[in-house]
Amino acid sequence: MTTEQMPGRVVPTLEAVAARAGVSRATVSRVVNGSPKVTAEVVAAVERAIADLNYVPNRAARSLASRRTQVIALVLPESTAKVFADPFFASIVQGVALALADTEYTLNMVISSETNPDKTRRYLMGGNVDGALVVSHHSGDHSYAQLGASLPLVFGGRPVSESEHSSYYVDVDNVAGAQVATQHLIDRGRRDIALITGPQDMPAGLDRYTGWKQAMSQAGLDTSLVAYGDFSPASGSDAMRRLLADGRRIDGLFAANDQMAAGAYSAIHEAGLSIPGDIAVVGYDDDNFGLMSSPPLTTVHQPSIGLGEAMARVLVRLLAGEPVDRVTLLPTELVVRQSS
Amino acid sequence: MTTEQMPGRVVPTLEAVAARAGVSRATVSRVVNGSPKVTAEVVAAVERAIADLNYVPNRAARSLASRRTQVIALVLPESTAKVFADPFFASIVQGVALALADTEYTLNMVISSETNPDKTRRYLMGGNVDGALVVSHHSGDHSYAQLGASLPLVFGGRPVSESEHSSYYVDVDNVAGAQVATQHLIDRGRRDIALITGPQDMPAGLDRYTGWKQAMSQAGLDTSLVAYGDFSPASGSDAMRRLLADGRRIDGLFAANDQMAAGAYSAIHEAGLSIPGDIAVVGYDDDNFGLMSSPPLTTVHQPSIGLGEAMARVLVRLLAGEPVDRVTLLPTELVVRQSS
DNA sequence: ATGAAAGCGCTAACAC
DNA sequence: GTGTTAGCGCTTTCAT
Repeated sequence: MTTEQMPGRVVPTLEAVAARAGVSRATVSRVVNGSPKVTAEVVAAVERAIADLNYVPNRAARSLASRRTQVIALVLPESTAKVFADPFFASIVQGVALALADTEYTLNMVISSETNPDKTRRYLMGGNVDGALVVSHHSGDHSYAQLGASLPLVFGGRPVSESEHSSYYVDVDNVAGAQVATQHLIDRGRRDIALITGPQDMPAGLDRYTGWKQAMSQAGLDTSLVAYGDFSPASGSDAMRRLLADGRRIDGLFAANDQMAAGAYSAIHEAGLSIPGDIAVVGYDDDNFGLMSSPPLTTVHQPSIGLGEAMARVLVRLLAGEPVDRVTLLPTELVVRQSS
Repeated sequence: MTTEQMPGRVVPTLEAVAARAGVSRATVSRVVNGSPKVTAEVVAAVERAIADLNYVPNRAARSLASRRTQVIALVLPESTAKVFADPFFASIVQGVALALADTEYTLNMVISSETNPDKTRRYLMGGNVDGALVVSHHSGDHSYAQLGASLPLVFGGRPVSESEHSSYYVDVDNVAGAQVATQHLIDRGRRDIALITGPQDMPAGLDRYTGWKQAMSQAGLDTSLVAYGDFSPASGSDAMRRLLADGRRIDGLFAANDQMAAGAYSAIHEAGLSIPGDIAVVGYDDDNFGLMSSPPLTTVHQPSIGLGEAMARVLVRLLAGEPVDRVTLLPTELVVRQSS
């Protein structure tokens, strides 16, 4: 069956409200927008009329006249969408949505296709949104940085290129998180602590490497036990196997994310070693992988919902013309379980 | 520091394009909207002008004039947002976003606060969106059903109340999925197959119960080994403990989702029983819980991204006035691993 | 403090 | 096939 289109306007216009309240449209507009210079009585009358008529302002008209859209875009690269399975991204989206729910802004999710990135760029620049949040895993995705000149932009995750240091971004303090994780292993008496890190073109990979190295150096420990993965479980087992194959002594492992830690688990067990008996393991992300593994994984918890919220809030403040720090770093928290 | 507001319009108007192409605004509009009755040459000229000027249509103006918003809302109840951790929801969002990326529609994520549901209702009815997708876990959330009369609506998940049978919905075929899962256990030679199901005010809980019962009945098996959970891991262990405490023989278990199956694992192991040796287990959802558990969980895979895509497509077709089935059921697939 | 009036950029009859 | 002409519903000077 087919659907008939909706009948004319279901909702009354501002004009109807004005008529009912016995004032001009301009006044109704003022009341709706909370202008201070309207008599209390008039405000009351207008508000009653609004309630009686069940009036809802038309966004399109408002936007056209005011040249503001009240729309904030959340841009996710398609590749990110594919790894949407990563609960981290899901939480960011959730955080953004939650933070925006309390504002006048509407959340517009945009999946920017890799095949046609210009489409997204043009959409963003076409005056269709007041600002955008860009979340990405890979450095390349900061190709949007240029847009920052003409459209308020807030990035999730530190830009890789320092030339982008002029942009606003919110990030979890990866260096500190990795530092604390590694220090925890050191405090537990481990000395030969290996690192499985992520791609070095990704800030998360880089920064966690840095944190590990800082902690190790400060403790006067060797920083050469390093293997690289791509944040996937499979790459974690591979990396661990390579580490073990080297034949060097290892009694601790810091994996730059839980998925790789989970992968490392298999390799460690394969080798007939125990966790944490032979090798104490700490991961990063606090996702399900770590929760469900046995032994449960000690890991670094990231405020992922908080990250989304913070991004949204920074942008909203930016749009309001309020002063905002270009960099917002969110603290992490070590969650100690049985693997260390 | 504060941010200066953007300078005037960065993007040219349709009028500028018209001038440059030497035609009227109406013609440019026709070209932009793909009207068939424009000479090929004129189309070419206009398109060149558009490209030269880097013109992007203004959504607000277009929407105001056409009385269409080109916006589709994706409504998530706040409680759902909290269980956003559930990868299933994340995937639905992803599917919707992907499906909509190919259309002219824009995705507007709305988190409807439970404390003020009218805000969402008013927003939806205020002519701000062309249609809405409503995804919910709980039956009560179909409180939006009434809106279906005035706004094209597509639900994710079967409505609980049959009085809502007039609405459009897309769902995974839970009954069939549970049936197949249970039949699999039967085929493996299990006879005393318990069920841990979800709340019976949720279609997923209800339908999976139904599927299990159907399979059991058809095989002439007893259908009284039932415990209820709330889809959380904790409720799964509790339910399993209750089941085992009953003292009745159990050699198979169908859990209505993987999280509860994971919970059941602990209870089974606690009791000193083995999986699948003593009890073969099948879950439902195919999420990380099942993947990472040991032994890896046999489960029912749901096309969650597909569900989101299907919802979006149904709505788009609805909006286009094309005929659409009120009910769209998506097939599931049994993923056999080592737990059965 | 309030009203009148001029658009915002586009679409949709209606003419030609 | 193309141009003309009204608006869409709201905000925003500018008067008063």
